[in-house]
Amino acid sequence: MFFDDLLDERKKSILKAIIDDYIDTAEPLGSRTIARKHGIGLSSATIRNEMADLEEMGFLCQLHTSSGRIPSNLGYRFYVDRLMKRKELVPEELETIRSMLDDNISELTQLIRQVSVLIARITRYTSVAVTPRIARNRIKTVRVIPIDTYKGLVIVVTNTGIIKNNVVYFCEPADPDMLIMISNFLSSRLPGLTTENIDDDLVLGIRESVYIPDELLLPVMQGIRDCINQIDGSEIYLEGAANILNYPEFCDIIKAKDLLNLMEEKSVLAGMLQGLLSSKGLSVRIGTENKMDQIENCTVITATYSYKDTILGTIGIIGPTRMEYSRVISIMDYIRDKVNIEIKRLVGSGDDNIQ
Amino acid sequence: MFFDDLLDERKKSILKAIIDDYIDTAEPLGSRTIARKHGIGLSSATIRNEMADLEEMGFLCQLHTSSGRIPSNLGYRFYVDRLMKRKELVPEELETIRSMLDDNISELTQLIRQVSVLIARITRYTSVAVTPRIARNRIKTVRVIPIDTYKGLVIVVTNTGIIKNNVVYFCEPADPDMLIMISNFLSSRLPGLTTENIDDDLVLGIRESVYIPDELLLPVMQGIRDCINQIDGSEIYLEGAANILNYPEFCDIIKAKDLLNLMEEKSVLAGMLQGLLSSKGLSVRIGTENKMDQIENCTVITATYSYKDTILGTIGIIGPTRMEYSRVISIMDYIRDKVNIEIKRLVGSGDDNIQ
DNA sequence: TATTAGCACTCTAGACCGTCGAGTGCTAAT
DNA sequence: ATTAGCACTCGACGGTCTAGAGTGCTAATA
Repeated sequence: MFFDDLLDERKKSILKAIIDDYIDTAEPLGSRTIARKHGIGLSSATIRNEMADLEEMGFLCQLHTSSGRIPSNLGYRFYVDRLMKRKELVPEELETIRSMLDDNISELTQLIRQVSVLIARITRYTSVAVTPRIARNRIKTVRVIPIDTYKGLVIVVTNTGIIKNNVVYFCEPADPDMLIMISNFLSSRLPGLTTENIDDDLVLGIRESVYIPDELLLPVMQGIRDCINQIDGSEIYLEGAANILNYPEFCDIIKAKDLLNLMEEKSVLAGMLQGLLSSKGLSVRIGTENKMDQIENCTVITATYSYKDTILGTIGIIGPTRMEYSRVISIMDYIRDKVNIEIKRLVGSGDDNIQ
Repeated sequence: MFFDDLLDERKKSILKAIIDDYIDTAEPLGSRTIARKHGIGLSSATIRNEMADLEEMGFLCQLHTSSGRIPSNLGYRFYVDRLMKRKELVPEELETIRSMLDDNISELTQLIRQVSVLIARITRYTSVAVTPRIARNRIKTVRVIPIDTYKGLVIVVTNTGIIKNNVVYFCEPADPDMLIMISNFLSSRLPGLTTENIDDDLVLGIRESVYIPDELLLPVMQGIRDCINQIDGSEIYLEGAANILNYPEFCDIIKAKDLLNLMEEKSVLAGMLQGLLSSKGLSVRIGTENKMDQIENCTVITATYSYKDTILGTIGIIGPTRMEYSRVISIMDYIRDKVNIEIKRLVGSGDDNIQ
């Protein structure tokens, strides 16, 4: 990479010292401070010259003449790609992760929600998690259960382990035996279908092959469709939104409000997580690398979780660009692995593949 | 009430003018401004004297000598109890309520979540909703559904219309027919029981009356118990937390953070809503009437929703003590009625009573 | 030739005024 | 009982000044 040629070792170590320190203190760094605090055997004047170079190359910037330097977005980018060393997780962090994931979690959405809480707590930034909007789910089980004369409960289980239910209303009294008949019929007919297959043609096909009164069949099929819409329409979990107020970059109430408002718009959040959905690795988007204006001073780190090469969703955090990259990236990586293992436990009991 | 004797008409109208204006502007009111803006035919000097009286009686206070007056908590209390006129809902508000509640909502928790969003949007404060922690729920339907060899799905429906499900794991392969047998047995045995009845004695009783292998029965009963815990353990919905930042009383980032942190502690919120659970009327707790320090500058207004005299839960809003009482109280009252009607539609199809 | 000491310069944050205006309480006149 | 008038208080606002941290440049140094 041309980056490597661009900066010699001395520049790199100065840049790293500045960014490390700035991430810690949120204060612009001056040459004298660097010479004093970080054991680089150089005078402040020399460092000053190097800093001028680094600024000219775009890695640093100044808030005003005669202020110290702070990292630019490009600086952070270089830091994340080249300079930063991953920080080992400390025992407390490992213990928190263990205790929060070893609960008896029995369902995918429950797991993701729990992970969202976990990430917010452990990183001290804001976490976002999204279950994916994919039409890859296949129906595994469908049941219809009588509740009372005019009501029934439709349940759909997918191969990805998502369970949804829906109450359906009948305009005529429903014969329980007939409902059980419907349930048995559907549970032999629908499994294996993708969610897209549940359409009007299917209803017509069913009508031809077996007699079910429309007053029952139509509400039930609508109920199934509603379940599926809930499954395909992804859900979003947000945790630790108030955490951003702990960082001085959001001490301005206007900025804080903008960001919090954004966070309450779940649809916008969803779009934000769509990013690169590579199945391996983390996506780190720094400042303006995020397309949205409202988060141009934020970094968004996302990881995908998946089962058998199918991406099931995304977990991520939002924080200031001045983020503890080395700590957070390690944590996200570690938790992503854990989540994938949990998913394997939840979804797969070695029976069917997910494609 | 002694209150009525305490303040003559003139004092009342001055107090009302001050509070109305302060709710609107958030600025302390001076005697001259009152004389000018509100058509009381008195000079500023007279009003000044009255204001001094009102302050001495505790209805007003001053931030410092020679500042205008602002209402005290007692002032707000008197305003809410005696002075305020309810504000009619405007057409836009009615339309918002109609459109957000006429969606095809099929389940109680879904309704409450939707109401929470609605209230936050329409009042522009923060809304909280809680489903109740009551052991009054009775089991209406129980089903066990095979998912695959080692997994089943337990479903519990209560007479209050709550539906929960839980995946259970078997350590031995489960015979689907046996599961159906269990399902049929439990669905004849459990309905009508309260959630407290599901205990070890019950399991022993079942064991005696029918043969079910422990490898199946125990996980299933545990699954039912987990469902019940989810039902009894109330869920909390919070919406519009960022709204508080729109009010100048929270322009101080520290105060805002305190409040937002509080709001993220769902258990604390739950306690906050427990207040008076009278089945009629609203509870309005102003400032220090709330027992918690963190919200001593907030007012919490709560309403309960219920079905056939059984309180099912609480909806509420949190905002500054300088709240638009007349508007918000009308809205809360109106929405509470609407919710109760919706609940009747959801829960009751005229089959069983809830006690 | 690369590094460093020294110096003049820049800019911000904070302390310290003085002024203005809104508001009060009191007194005397109506 | 009400009001006009007056002296007083206090915060908000704007200007000035200073201290301190940091810079860039130049000349001296290893």
